[in-house]
Amino acid sequence: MNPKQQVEQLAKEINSYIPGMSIDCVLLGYKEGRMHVLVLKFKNADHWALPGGFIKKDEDMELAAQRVLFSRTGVTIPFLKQLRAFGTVNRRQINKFYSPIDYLPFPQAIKDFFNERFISMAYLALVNPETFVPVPDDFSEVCEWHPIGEVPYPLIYDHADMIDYAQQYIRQQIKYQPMGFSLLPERFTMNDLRGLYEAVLGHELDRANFQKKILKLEILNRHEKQMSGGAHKAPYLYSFNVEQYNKTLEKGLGFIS
Amino acid sequence: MNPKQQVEQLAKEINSYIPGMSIDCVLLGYKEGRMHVLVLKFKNADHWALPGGFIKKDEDMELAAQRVLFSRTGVTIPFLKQLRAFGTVNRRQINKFYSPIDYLPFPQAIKDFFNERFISMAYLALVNPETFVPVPDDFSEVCEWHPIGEVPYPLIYDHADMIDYAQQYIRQQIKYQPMGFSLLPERFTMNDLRGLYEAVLGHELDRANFQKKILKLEILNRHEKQMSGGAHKAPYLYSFNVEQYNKTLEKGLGFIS
DNA sequence: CCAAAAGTGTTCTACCTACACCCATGG
DNA sequence: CCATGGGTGTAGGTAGAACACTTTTGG
Repeated sequence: MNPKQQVEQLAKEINSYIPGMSIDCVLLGYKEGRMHVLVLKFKNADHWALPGGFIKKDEDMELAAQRVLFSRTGVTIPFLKQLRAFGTVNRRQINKFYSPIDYLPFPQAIKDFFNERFISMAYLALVNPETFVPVPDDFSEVCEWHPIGEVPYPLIYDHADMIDYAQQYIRQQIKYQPMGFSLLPERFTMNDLRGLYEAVLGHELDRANFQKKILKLEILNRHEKQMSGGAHKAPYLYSFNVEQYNKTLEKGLGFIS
Repeated sequence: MNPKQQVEQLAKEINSYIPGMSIDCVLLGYKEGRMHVLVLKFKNADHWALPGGFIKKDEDMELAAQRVLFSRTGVTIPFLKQLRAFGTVNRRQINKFYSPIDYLPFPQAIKDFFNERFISMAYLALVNPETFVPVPDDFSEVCEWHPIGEVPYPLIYDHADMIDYAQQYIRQQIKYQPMGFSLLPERFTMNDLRGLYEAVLGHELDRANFQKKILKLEILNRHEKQMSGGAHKAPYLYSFNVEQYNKTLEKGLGFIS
């Protein structure tokens, strides 16, 4: 599609969306020992943004978030949670993005839609970055992972706040929810898992005690040893056992401090 | 205001609200040893609802929730938190409320506004019920407290889900946040506080251990004994110490199971 | 002086932390 | 055979659960 066709397409679609309400997704992945967040860079502008979109009038809000993420990743994300709505009046005045809307001959209907005051629902999604190659949307030229502590500047509007909120959220919740398993490959070593917890919590964990605590939860399958290339004892591989997890969930999970 | 004036007033106001988005408040109070929720009964209909409203186009979402609550209670609620958005397409088909909109000669603008698909942001508010007398809104004839486990039937739409969600939320959060102090009078006995925790958690707590745990948090001021009428040792009165709480918050609160 | 409720102390247990020890592997 | 990293064991400390004991008050 050329830009003109895109605009026509958008003009057609714009009326099928709920006005004044958007969705932004904090998609987090674990890569190279650190937490990363997926961000987009706009065409012809040094502004970055979270993947976002709008809600169709006949579409569940949850599905809208899935659709937004699918169009950037090509995969359906199992771990998807509402974070919170960002609803101050001036939130789009902060780090304002001068979008193509402002200076290109878009139809008035589109300009009106975008210039309304917007409340945005922030979603958190967790994923293993190796499972797909991110693709930019029509307005972006780059779509890539950045370490969560080193996001590019400026992020439009209050998107940096959303990322901060997401980081706070997973830091609290990883103690009670098995988030780790959404971020790792199906099979992983105890070292991988501990590295992830350390990355999320921001501090080191005792190797021996971590292992014991995790194993006591009884939500892992232990598989045969991998034959590693290292000159040392090869570690076990583990995978997440969903049925066991659902059983033990009732008793309540312990937690990792 | 007579009904006709109300309608005219509403017609004027309707355009100042964000369409397609509403706010519903789960206002909880602690009364007679049990948690209660504030609900409204519509005029000429056996339907109940949470206090709700809409967001003005130039109003922060948070303030809209405060405004809704203020108009029912006459007080500003210090404890107010977003719960989550309820955003399925069919949420207003469940326990549908046949409102006056449906059968009275309202202006078309109002009917259109109400008949749109709505996403609702649910808020949680905690309050001591003794601090005000609830007042119904223009469409309601009753506004009163009901025990949270015995809400009247039917609640419109998904309002029962909102209450359930709120109950789950406070059950988890009371372990980490000092919610109790929003629900009690300024001065209270340890018995009062424990009764509240038992009401929220749904099970009894050991008297001696509860006292020690709470006191160890060092967020209470102990005052002189009240002279009770009982034939027994008079209990201390306590009050919540906000400054101490903010200090100890950094270390992280312990929790009450 | 007694009953009732409030406040405090004691014991037992479970778990968490820190660290030591042993094991497997490849060079 | 040894350096490296993985797996497990152990001692000490801390905190929670259960329950006993003491204190205060009005009748």
